[in-house]
Amino acid sequence: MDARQPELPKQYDPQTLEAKWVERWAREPFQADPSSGKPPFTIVIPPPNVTGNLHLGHAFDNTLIDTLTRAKRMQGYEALFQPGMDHAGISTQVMVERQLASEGTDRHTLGREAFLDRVWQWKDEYGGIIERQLQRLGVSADWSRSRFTMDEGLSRAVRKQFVDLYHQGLIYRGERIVNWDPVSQTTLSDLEVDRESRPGELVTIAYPLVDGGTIEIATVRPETIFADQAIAVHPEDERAADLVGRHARIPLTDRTVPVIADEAVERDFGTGALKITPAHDPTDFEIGQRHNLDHPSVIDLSAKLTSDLVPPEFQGMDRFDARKAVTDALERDGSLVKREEYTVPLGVSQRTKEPVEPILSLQWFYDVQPIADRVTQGLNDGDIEVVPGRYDKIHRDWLSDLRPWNISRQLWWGHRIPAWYAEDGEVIVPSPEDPFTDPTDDPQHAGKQLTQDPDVFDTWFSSNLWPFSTMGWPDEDDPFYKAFYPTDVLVTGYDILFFWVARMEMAGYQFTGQAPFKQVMLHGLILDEHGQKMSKSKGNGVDPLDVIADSGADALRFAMTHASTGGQDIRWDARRVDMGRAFGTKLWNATRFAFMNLNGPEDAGPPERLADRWIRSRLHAAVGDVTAKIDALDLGGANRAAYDFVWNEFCDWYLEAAKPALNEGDARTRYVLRTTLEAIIKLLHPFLPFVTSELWEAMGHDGQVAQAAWPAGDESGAHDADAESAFERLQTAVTVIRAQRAAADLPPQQAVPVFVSGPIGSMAAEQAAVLHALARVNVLTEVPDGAALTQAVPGGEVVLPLAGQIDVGAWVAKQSKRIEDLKSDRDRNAKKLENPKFAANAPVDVVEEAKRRVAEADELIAGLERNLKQVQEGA
RNA sequence: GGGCGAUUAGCUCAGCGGGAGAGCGGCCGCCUUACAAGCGGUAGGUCGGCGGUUCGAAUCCGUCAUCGCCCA
Repeated sequence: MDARQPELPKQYDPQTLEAKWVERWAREPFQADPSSGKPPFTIVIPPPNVTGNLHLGHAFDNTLIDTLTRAKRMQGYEALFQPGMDHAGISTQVMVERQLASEGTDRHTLGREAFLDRVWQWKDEYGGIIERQLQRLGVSADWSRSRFTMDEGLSRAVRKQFVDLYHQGLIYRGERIVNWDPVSQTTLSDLEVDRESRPGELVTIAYPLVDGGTIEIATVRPETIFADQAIAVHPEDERAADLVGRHARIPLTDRTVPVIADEAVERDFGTGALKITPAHDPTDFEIGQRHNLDHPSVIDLSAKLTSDLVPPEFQGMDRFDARKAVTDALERDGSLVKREEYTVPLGVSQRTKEPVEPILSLQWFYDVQPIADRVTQGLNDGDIEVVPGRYDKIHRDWLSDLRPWNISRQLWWGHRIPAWYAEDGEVIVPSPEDPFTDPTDDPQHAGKQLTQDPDVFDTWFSSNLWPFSTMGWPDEDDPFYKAFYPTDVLVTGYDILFFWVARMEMAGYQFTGQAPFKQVMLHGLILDEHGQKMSKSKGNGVDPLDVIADSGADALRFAMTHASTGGQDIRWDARRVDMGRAFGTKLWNATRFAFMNLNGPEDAGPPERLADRWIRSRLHAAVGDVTAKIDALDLGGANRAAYDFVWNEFCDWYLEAAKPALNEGDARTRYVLRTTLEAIIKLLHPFLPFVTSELWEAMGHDGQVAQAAWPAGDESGAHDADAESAFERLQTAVTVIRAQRAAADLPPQQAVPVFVSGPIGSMAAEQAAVLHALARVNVLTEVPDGAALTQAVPGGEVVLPLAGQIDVGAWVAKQSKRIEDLKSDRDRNAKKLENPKFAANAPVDVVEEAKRRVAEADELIAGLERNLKQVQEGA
């Protein structure tokens, strides 16, 4: 750095300065070099939807990732923040279909190929807005490596995954009850269905028995009686023992069904007898399998009643209209025994909020349990650490009992399932040796009439490969795969632990033989100011881009990091943004002050002055603290530690205490000021990347602070116990003097004489200039003239000529309270020391500390009581 | 039904075995030549209730209460 005095605009203007760095980091992204020889540090972004807009959840997640990445980069790692997006099957398709609808057409009119062209067109035009928004947030991702789940390479990874698992028998096609979303017209996995309770009705229906009498069943879905195949009772239910084997007629129809016994029947529910509708309920389907029942369906894919089994008057009716109509008809018919209000458990599509219809359908399933067991094994071996640890058990529990994953979706946008069907029903999947050649191009299948499965995969069936598909896999020779996989930390919200984290772990072990990351850092959700989840439908979301426009990305990032603790949810509070902005201003102004004092030698030798020694020692502690907290993934703690040090110690005390030396032009102090400021700017860079970059550049450094070395232990000095304790005494004296000045209503400029007696007297004399700067006092070598006001402090007494200028009553009251507080503290410690068990059990330093505090309190109490007596006698 | 989390100053939250803290807000005083988005001073809390462990509990254990989340 040259010796010129750098300058800064007077005003901290985040908008202007951030715009400059946003542009620069987009133009020169932080590219990771697989051949640098440095130890790698990798984080992959949880890929946002290509349709997405930045919301606070993204902003929070990416801020944490970037903070970690920037710190590691500065600590000497080859840091890769791998960005990208996923194709968001349903949302994207819905969005484009909506666009088509507004043009008066639809995808079926367009045809599959033309529709997909439209989706790609849409993606090129509107997709990926979120990447620019992330750039505005200042994340140091390697934008040159951005990946998309529909990219060719990533699509090959998906295909290989399917082909391998199919040939291992872990993926198969089967007829099951699946979750059908009648709005988006596709099946959903169990995870994509939210369980809700809605008010409804439980109706009891009497089915006439063929040989006389009736059997009553209770149901919440009377509209499905037309698909009934049996009535089931529990085998041990005595009420129904004589009914089993008889036949009952379905009301409103002529059809009869048998009464059967099955253990799956809940005896306590309703009448203890259940109608069995195998095509419309998962449990009924299983019962049907056990009893060889047929499984006709009466509800179609649009959730309307359409079947010959349905009486004409109900045909074509929507399922909910039909529910009411059928109930009314049963009532007229006399079959309805009773109807009562009932809370109906309901599956609802997460995306469309439409009640899911269980339908019987031929789908592709992935039997994940064996692979989940491999993950559990890895967790037992300590391959992956989950932070915070309380999620570990939740994680394992989920992995221990998994149903097969329905991976097919009846959409066009996504990875098309690479399975073909011959006319005779033969299923043909490419061979594992050559997964990328279509069977239609394979001479082995020449002459067959092959049709490809029309469906695509669940989007998660591609994002589960993300940690390695983005690194080039299945090309295991890709330099990025070799250098940066497995990744280091996976940072994400706990809400997608099952959706994504667990599935990535399965895929990692299955295809790369190892865990895809070493640590999982789960963070909480950002809630609105009332503690409610933010959601589009509630309209209670805070737009991070609005916050950035108002206060800057640094302020937003600071607010979020500062507030983060473990996996705890964060209630949004705009005051934290103000705090971040104020901190940016503070740092800006402190730097501006330092800039007036920077022209000095490159190295002036070790610090000599007390304040200099003190701040070096405190910096050393702060660097250690912040570094340790980042290593422990406690970014909130690291942020708070850095904030406290910079504001409360560096700005509030050091800058003031250093002024006399700086005014004298002291080279060593200038050196301490400059190097301490540099360390602070580096320490804060991961938390406030923009303003620190600007300040670093303004200091005249060649490279960016993002590329500078993290403050090291020796660079920042070492612990200096003597300087710390001496400076603490000085601080106490200053605080006491300031309080007396305030009590005496002295204007800040007005200097007053002070005399400091006792052991700290010589320190005070030595630090006279510092005391003047901090407390506007002139240190005398003897008791000042005028009515003195004496107050004991640790290590001595301060004497100010203010007795005539203060409210004696208030002063006496305050000192008395101080004495009381000290006494109770003294007594508590003394009591501990009297207890032999304390001495026997407590650590030595705790015992020593208690002794010290008793001694100090004794001295102070005696001093303060003397001071008090003196004033009371004088008054 | 099972599990997890929260309950600390008026508000939003740190602290999680050895002296109750921060930001904002309140009150008093300051444009003191880095900073009024600031500075100095100051008030404000039986750390949800009860019981236990410990020399010592806001912190560990149990229990109850209230609020919230996840799973079935």
